[in-house]
Amino acid sequence: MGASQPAPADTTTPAARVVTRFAPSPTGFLHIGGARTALFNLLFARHHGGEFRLRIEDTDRARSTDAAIAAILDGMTWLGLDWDGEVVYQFARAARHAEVAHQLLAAGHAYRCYATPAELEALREAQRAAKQPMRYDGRWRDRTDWPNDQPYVIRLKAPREGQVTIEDRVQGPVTVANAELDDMVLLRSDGTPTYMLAVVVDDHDMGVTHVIRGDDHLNNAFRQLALIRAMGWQEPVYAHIPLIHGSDGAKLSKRHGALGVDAYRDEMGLLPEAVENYLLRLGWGHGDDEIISRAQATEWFDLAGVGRGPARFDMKKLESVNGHYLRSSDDARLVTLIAPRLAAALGRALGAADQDILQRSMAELKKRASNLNDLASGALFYLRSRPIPMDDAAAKLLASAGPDLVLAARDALAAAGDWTAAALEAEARRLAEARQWKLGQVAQPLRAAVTGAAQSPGLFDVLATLGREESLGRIDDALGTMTREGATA
RNA sequence: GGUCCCUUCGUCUAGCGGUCUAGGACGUCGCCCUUUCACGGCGAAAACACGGGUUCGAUUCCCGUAGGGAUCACCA
Repeated sequence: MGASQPAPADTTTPAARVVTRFAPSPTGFLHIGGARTALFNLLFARHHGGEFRLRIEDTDRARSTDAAIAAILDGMTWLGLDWDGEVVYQFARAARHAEVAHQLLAAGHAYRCYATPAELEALREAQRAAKQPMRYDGRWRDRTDWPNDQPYVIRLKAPREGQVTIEDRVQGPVTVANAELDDMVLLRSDGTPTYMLAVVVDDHDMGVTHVIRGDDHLNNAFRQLALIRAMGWQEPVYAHIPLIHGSDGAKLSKRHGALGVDAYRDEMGLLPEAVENYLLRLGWGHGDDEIISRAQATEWFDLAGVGRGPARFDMKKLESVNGHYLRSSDDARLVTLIAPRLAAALGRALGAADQDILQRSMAELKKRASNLNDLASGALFYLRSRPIPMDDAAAKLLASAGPDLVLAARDALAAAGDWTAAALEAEARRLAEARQWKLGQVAQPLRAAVTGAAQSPGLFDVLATLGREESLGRIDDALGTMTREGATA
């Protein structure tokens, strides 16, 4: 992975150009909440003609994996969350982070702390017992009697008096007393940077002007600001967006849909533009608009429209949005998308004839599905080889119709001059009228015989698409089964 | 527990002091279309958490209460 080393940006003048960033840690896949955060960052940057950067926060060596990095990049690509420039890998910048920590130390804005982990744990335990807030007490803040050969961490000497207010673009002004914040660790005893240090340094060096992230980071912003001010750097604009919750109102977990976006693609069969549209509307609104294209979103997106309360994830609505995009999607694209699913179900690769049938029936099929799985299973009957399997409802339909009716219907169809939907329907209607049947009485058993199910696209379209030979063959198969069973019964 | 944040139909949201008999979407229910299932069309039920203020007037502003959430590491 080629890590880039951006040059430190100008520290005094505010950047005229908007730069946003998405900074996931590669400890898992790109989940749905992260995807939304990335989308908001992208849209905001594009709206302002700025840059959208991607930074992988892989400083936690134990938990970061290459597989996770690949999954995140893959997910972002699938959703069209195209970032600008090189991906920045945080771990590769550790030396720069340490440099800043030592700069702070030299300037007196940070200090060495020799408190041991056990000592700190004891402190926390005492605070917990006394029901005091758990904070580092600053015991090494002003000491200079440093023991030799002892490991130490570098802590920020944060202001203890006064308060800090962040003018958050989503949450509004948020104020916290400095007494609430303790002196955070910047550099660990092994010399590696902490997340707090790394984020601030990287955001600065990358020229990030707007930090748009989940509001689980709102508290962190105050500590990061202290660091930024200690360095005398330009403060970014903050926008903390509410997290996405599960249908039960609790934080989104694996139970509810905090799956990788690859699951939405592969397992649920959703279209990327549908996921994007749904995510956009989750926590953001633009009047009564529901279906919003990327171009439109880029034009309309603003931070002011982001809601301040957490939104619940609703799979039903996502499916509905997906159904919309499915219906307006190009038929050839859909054929390509369901081909692997069909091949797996059929146990064979699809041929040109299969593709042709799918292409011709797609316009009708896609109206009956809200995801690619349903679209594929709805298309399967077209490609099955005789005799096709019959589901319970179809079998019941045929049984109650009886062989005489089916045979009469078969003969009526066979008599059609042209094997077209219109001609076939005319024959069926003529038969029904002659026998005083409703059209459904003829159509339903035929549907069962030809599709193996009680529901399908319009019967006469199906017959026309399947062709004369295949259609009559399937009806004969059903007839054969019926008479055989009738004989044994 | 400390700190911080949030609160309009079941859900996502519109609303930014009078336009609200609170609008749209998903879901639910009913009707229409119809050979089935869908799609599509029409319609219905469904919300301003509660209590105080401010104001001539609060869904909109302020304060409490309740409920929900986030965060308190040498993790990110």
